[in-house]
Amino acid sequence: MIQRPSPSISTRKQPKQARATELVAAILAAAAQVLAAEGAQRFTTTRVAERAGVSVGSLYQYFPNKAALLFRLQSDEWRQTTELLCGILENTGLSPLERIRTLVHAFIRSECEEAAVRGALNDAAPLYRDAPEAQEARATANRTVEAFMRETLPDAPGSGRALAGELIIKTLSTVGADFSEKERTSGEIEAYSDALADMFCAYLKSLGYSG
Amino acid sequence: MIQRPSPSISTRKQPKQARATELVAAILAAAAQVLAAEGAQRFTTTRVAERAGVSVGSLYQYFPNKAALLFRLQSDEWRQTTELLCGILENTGLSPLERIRTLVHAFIRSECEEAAVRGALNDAAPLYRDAPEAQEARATANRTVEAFMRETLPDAPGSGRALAGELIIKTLSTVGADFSEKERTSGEIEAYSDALADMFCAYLKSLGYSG
DNA sequence: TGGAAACCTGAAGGATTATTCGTATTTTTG
DNA sequence: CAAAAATACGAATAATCCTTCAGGTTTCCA
Repeated sequence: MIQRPSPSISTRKQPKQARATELVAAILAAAAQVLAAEGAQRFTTTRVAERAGVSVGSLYQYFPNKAALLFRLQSDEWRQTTELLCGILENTGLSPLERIRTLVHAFIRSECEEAAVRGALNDAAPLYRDAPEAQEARATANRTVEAFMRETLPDAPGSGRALAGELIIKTLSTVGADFSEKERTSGEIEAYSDALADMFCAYLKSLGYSG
Repeated sequence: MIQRPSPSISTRKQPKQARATELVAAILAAAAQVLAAEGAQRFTTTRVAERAGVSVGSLYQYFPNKAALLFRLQSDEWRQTTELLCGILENTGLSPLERIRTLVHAFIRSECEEAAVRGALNDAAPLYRDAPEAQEARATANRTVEAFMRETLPDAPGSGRALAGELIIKTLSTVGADFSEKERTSGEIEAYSDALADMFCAYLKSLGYSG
């Protein structure tokens, strides 16, 4: 405990930390597969462990319960999506309306990838939605939106601007989730994204934004 | 079997048919209560029967299984909503855009009533969504929308018009469902409905409708 | 190398639930 | 009124699932 020797390269099978993260990754991958293949209804810890090639007990060493596993999956998706959208919003080379259009297309495309996992995750939402972290995630998302709207509609009064931003982002996420529930061709995706972007842009213009 | 005696008024407790419909009504009411009070997760046939004051066995005499009970609840709500919206759409005293605005307000208000039941019903959707009747219900709804859009945007090409109609109706229903998940003040409801209607009207105008 | 710590295992416990079916009760019929 | 038919009852069935834990295995460190 007192002396910490220089960390020599272990000749044994696996270094400790690496194995742990590897296992977590395997479990998460298996969880996504089970979700996609069997649906939220048949998503069980046993099935996930089986698919990951570990025992249920091991699963419970890394996740306190089933809900935590599901929330982790959802959380990772949220992070991924947030990064995607923030990257677009921060691209000052495009006008705000152009950015919105780009953002809509990127988001819808993203929703349609792994649609099965996302849909099942949605079905399972009741199991993790009351977790304390969920509200923080929402708050973060809202702050991002409000910041963007402040830039897009600098003259609108705060309340109207916030409402418009909330409405647009809610529309995008809920309609996107619904749209991706069926399998879609890339043509359908483009057409739908364009229509959504048209609607948002028309709305923003009607609110006084002229760009 | 051959001779059917004149149906004299039974002096016994209840006429046969009336009792059946009464029981079904009691079960449906109890189901809604359980859904609202306990959530989709704890919605069980036993609890519903208990609350309705009948035995589980009786419940299974009127509904083949749990999913059928849930679908019946959802189906009744759909019918109710459809009637509400059709009544508004057919009111030729208002211009199409005014009708849309009225419709949005009515729909959001309606969604916010019994929000607990609707939310739980949504959570339980995986259990009944694959029922054969669900697709027919959707098809009917789409036909109504397409008819209205044909009137609102007589000049737009068919595909664009259909897409716009689909988008508006999907937005209304998904965003409305999300909005009603929290408890709302009537002020919030009005503001949100107005914003939604503004967005739809701006979109329709940008598509060439000038009303 | 040897013992301790960390990790893995998977059978079993403890709960919950949808649905059935033999019996009891009520209603109808003759 | 009595037998038959319909209905109601609810304990038992069969299935599923989350989670734990006693014991075996691997890794670590001196």
